[in-house]
Amino acid sequence: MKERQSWRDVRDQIQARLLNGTYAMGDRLPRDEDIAAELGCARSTVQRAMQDLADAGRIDRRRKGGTQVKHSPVTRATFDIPLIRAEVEAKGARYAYRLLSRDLGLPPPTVAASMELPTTAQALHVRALHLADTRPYVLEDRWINPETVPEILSVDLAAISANEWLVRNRPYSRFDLAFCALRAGPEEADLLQIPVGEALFVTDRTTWLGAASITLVRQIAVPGYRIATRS
Amino acid sequence: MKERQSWRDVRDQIQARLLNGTYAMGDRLPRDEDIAAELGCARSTVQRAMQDLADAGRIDRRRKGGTQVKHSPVTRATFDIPLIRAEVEAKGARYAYRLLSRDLGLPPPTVAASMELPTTAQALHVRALHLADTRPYVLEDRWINPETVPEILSVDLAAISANEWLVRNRPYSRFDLAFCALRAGPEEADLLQIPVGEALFVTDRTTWLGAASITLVRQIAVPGYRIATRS
DNA sequence: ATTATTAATATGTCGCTACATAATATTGTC
DNA sequence: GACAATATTATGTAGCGACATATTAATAAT
Repeated sequence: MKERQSWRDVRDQIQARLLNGTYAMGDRLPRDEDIAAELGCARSTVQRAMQDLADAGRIDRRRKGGTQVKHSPVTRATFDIPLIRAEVEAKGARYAYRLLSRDLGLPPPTVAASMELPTTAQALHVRALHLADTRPYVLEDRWINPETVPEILSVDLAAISANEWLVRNRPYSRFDLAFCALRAGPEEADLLQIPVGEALFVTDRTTWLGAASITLVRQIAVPGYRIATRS
Repeated sequence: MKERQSWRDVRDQIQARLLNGTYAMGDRLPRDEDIAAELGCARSTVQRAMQDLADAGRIDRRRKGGTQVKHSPVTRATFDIPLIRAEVEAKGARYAYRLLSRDLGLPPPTVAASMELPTTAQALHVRALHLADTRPYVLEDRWINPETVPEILSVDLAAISANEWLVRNRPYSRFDLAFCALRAGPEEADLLQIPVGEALFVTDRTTWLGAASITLVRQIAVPGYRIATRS
């Protein structure tokens, strides 16, 4: 028998009880101190285990309120989304980047709203293509807030993708991300060299530095693109 | 001036240094003990802060090896994917479920492989439609491993969706999840009541209980479906 | 019976000690 | 110089005490 219970041992035992119905949805769990006594470990060990389960979305924790099994279960999935260049190179393909257009102008109202820009504020509009072994891979449509990154105005975006420059020079503190599907119209079809009407996987991402938006980008991947949870 | 630094204070200071380039990609950070001395707190406080940054994918931690800023930055995004019923009801719509078909049979080789089933093993094949305000919302195609959940064979899947039954009666210990886009063929178009050729958002999920697969499901959402990170 | 106030409580956190362990550096041997 | 063995080290962890705090329960006042 083990000398001491590790926090992972404790977590696994709690999880087993969640799985076998000992603790059912909505149930209140025993106090940390009681679980510690039962399992023969310290309260801090139980707390570390519970932190992990809470981070995984299985339980809710409240001071004085105690621990409760979540009522409405969700699947909490984590994705690691790499730089497109890293993704392409990880496939064993050669990465290339092509700037399609770059101009300073008023973003559409929906973009301005998402980036929390004043309606009169200009942003840098950059459209580009990422290629894998000379074939189009991801088409990107991006708006960059020059208030947050004024230096971007003097970057040669023909030589380096905006994303790579931003990651290197102006990392974000938080981001919003969404996925959806898009039917390829004539423009997407032309740029990605695919038939009109194909189903395309879309990633919309807005990054922030504190309360200020940095960039809003829509990335449209070629047909067949697939993103999976990290394992 | 604050009496004591909290672990969140410490984390925010480290993150600020990650953002402003004090600690650049690939850099090795000072030892936890040195950071603790500098910031006037305990080593365990620094460790708690670092745990958070590591969980967020910003740094790599190794015993003796020290702490390093990740070389290849990724966007680590977490999604909470609710039960379809909860999602529909959260939209203020009325949820309904319709069983389309149910039979026990040999799954296709790709499904058997993904579920790590022997090639001769049968699985329960269930196809169903989830509706929002009587309109099709999500079409699902599911295989269930009767070895892992023999009880499923006696469940009336016309009355309750397989997913809801499984979540209630046989929760999983881990899962694999992937997203992609699909062009609507005649079957999807017919069942979802949309034109052929629409772009559809697809969620593929396999759940596991230990080493045994529970279910593999493909969920195809109506055009316009969008999933976003939790905020 | 209702509302306000106060008390109690279960989790959250900080710091500390001691020990564990994975990884790296140094030393010894051939 | 290469390899093995050993030492060192920076992070990881268990436990403990003390205190903080958000929440719930009990009590007091009306």
